[in-house]
Amino acid sequence: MRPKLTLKQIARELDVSISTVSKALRDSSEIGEETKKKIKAFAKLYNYRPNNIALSLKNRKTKTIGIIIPEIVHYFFTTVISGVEQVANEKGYNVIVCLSNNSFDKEVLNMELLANGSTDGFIMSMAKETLQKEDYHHLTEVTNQGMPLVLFDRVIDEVHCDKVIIDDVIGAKKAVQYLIDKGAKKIGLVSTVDYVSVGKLRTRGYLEILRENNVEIDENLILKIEDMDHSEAEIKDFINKNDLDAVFAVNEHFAIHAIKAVQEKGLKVPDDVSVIGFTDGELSKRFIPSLTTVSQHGERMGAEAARLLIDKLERKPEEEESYKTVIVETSLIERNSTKS
Amino acid sequence: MRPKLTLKQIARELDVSISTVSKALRDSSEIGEETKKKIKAFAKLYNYRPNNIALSLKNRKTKTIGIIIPEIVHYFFTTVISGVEQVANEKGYNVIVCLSNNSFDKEVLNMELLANGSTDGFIMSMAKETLQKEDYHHLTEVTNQGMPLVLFDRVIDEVHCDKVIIDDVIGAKKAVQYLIDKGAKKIGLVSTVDYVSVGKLRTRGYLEILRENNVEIDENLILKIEDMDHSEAEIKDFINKNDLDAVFAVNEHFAIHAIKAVQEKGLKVPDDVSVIGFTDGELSKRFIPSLTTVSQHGERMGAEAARLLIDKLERKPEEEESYKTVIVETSLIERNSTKS
DNA sequence: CTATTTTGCGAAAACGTTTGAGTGTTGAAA
DNA sequence: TTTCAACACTCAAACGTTTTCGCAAAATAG
Repeated sequence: MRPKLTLKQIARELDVSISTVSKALRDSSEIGEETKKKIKAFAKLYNYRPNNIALSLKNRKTKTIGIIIPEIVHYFFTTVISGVEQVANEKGYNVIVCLSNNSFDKEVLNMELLANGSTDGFIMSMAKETLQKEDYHHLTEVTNQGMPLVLFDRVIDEVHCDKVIIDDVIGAKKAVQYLIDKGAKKIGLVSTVDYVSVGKLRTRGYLEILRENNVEIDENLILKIEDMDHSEAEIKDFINKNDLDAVFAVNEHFAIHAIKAVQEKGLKVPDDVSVIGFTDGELSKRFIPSLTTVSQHGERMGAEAARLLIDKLERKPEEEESYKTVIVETSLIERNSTKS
Repeated sequence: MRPKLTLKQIARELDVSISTVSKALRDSSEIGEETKKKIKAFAKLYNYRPNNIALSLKNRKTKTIGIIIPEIVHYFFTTVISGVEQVANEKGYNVIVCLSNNSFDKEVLNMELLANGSTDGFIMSMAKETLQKEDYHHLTEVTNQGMPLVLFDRVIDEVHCDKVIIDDVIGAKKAVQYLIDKGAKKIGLVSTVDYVSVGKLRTRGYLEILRENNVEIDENLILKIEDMDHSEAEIKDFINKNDLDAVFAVNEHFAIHAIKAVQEKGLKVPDDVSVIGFTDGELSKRFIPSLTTVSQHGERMGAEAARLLIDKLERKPEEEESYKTVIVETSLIERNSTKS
C-alpha cells in the first residue's frame, strides 16, 4: 500500500522547498526551467494529484453541488440528476446527492450537514412535508450565508432564489387541446388534491383550455385523488361511472390505471377512449399501448438548474444579485394511447 | 449576508484563544466551567457548526462515500443508491454520486477525481466499456492507495475487494424451474452476450436447471442480444421463429418485448406463453400483464455494500485484511405473466 | 569594479480544525 | 519558605495547498 503523494514528499525527495514544487507544477515563471522539468517529471512519474480537500480549504470552495431531492427511486428525479451531473461535470463540479425521503427533518439535517463546507450551493426539490409545514427557515439560512440555492419542480414564492419549473398549466392545456382536436367531447381529468401544486396547476390548465374552447365544465368529470394508496380503485370507479371519450391524467400512474380501467370495462384504448399522461417515464414508453404524454424534460431542468447555480457561484461579487425563474417547456409526445 | 462563524471569530469575540473555544465546545475538562458555559452559549446563539472541510483535512477522512454507476436513469441503480444512502446516513456518512455513462474514460476520470481526497472509499458497478477493455488499473490504483472499494452487480475476479452480488445463477434456476413446474416444455432464453457477466451467469442458470431436469438443450431457443438498440426486432424475430411455451428473459426490457412479440403473433400471455423477467422495476409491477420476475433487491445490495465499506473504513489498522463477497438472495415474485 | 536589476528559490502565512505540550497562577502540603 | 499539584488557559504544530514577500546569488549596466 502506497499512500498518496504530497507536495511535501516531492520536496523532500528532490531536496527543494514545498513552494518550489507547487510553483513548478503550476508552471510559474519564478522557477528555473531545469528545476521545473525535474519536478514535473517526478510528479508525473509518481502520478501526483493535488489533494482536493486541501484545495477546498484554501480556496474556500469545494467545487461540488449538493442535490437534495425527496426520493431517488423516481424516474423524473433521476433524469434531473442526470442533467445536473452533465453540466456540472463539464464545468468541473462534483455532485453530492442527499435524500429527504419527503421528511422535513431529514431535509433540514441534510442541508445543515452539506452547508458546513461540503458544497458550494444547492439544487433541490422540496419535501412534501416541508411544503405542508410551510417552514423554510433552513432555506433562508443557507441563502443568508451566501450559498446559492436553486429550487426546481416543487418551488415556493416565499423563498428568494433561482428557480426552474415547467409550464404545468400550458402543458396541461396542450394535452387537453390535443384531445379536443382529435374530436373528444367528454374529457375526464384525473388529478391530485390541490395542495400539491402540480396537481393544482395542471387542473387549472384543463379548466382554462376547456373554457377557451367553449366546452362546458362538468365537475363529475374531474377526479381528485386524495390517497395514493387507493388511487387504483378510485380511478376504476370513476371510469366506470362516467362515459368518457378521453382522459387526461396528471401523472403516469393515474394514466395507466385509467387505461386498465377502460380495458376492464370492455372498451379499447385508443379506439374508444384516448388517454394522455404527464411525465415521460419508462412506463409511458414501454406500456402497451405506449402512452401519449406531456414530457417534463427533467434532464433539461437539471441542466438549467446546474447552469443557474454555477453562474451564481462564479459570478464576480461586484455584479448585482438577481433571481431568475426559468420555465422549461413541456412537449407533447404522441404515442399509442391516443387516436392518430 | 452573514458569513459562516469560525472558531477564530468566537475566540476574538470572547477574548480567549482558539484552542480554548475548541476545547470548550468539545467539553474538555481542561477548561473552566464558567468559560465553557459562556462559549457554549455563544456558539449556540450564533449557531456555530465546525467546518467539514477543515475537519476532513485534519482527520484525513471525509466521511463521504463515492458511488460510481454506469447510469442513474435506471430503476435498479436507484434502489441501490437508496440502500447505500440509508445506511450511510445512519453512520454519519455522505454520499457522492458519479456517473460513468458506461464510458471507460469517464469512469477513470471520476475515480481519479474522487480519489484525491473527496471520498474515503468507493462503491461501484463497472461500466460496460471497462468490462470489455478488461482494464482495471484505476481500481487497483485506488485500492493500492488504501482506499476501500466495494464492487456490486457487475464485478470481476481480477480485482481484490469486497463484493456484493446476487445469485444470478440460482435466480435464473429458480425462474426456469418455476416455468418447468408449470408444465413448460419449450423454454426460450433471451439473454445478452457473454461478456456482460450477468448475462453469462443467468444463461448458466438456465442451462444448468434444464440439465438437472433432463430437458434437452436446444441452441435455437437461446437468443443473445448483441445490440441493445435492435433488441426489439431481434426478439420479435426470435419469438416468431420458435414455437415456445415459455420465455425467460434476463431483464425487464427483454421480457416486455417478448410479451409484445407474443401478443403480436396472436398468442396470449400467460395462457399460451409464460414470460419471466429479471429485475423488479416499475415496469414489471405496472405492465399489463404485470411481470413475474426475479427480484434483485437492489436496496438490500446497496445497504450491504455500504456496510462492508464502512466496516473497512472504521476497521482498526491492526486487524488483518480480508475480502468478503456477500451474495444477496433473489426471490421470485409471481405476477400475471405466468400461469398460476 | 561597484551599483543595480534579474533570476531562482525559500520562508511563512493562510484556510479552520484538533491536540499535546507548555505556562502561569493559586492553594496546600511539607 | 519551598515544593508540588491542580487548575485554566495559551502556544504551536499538523493536515496539504497556494501565494506574497524576502533574500541571496548571478547577471547586467554604468
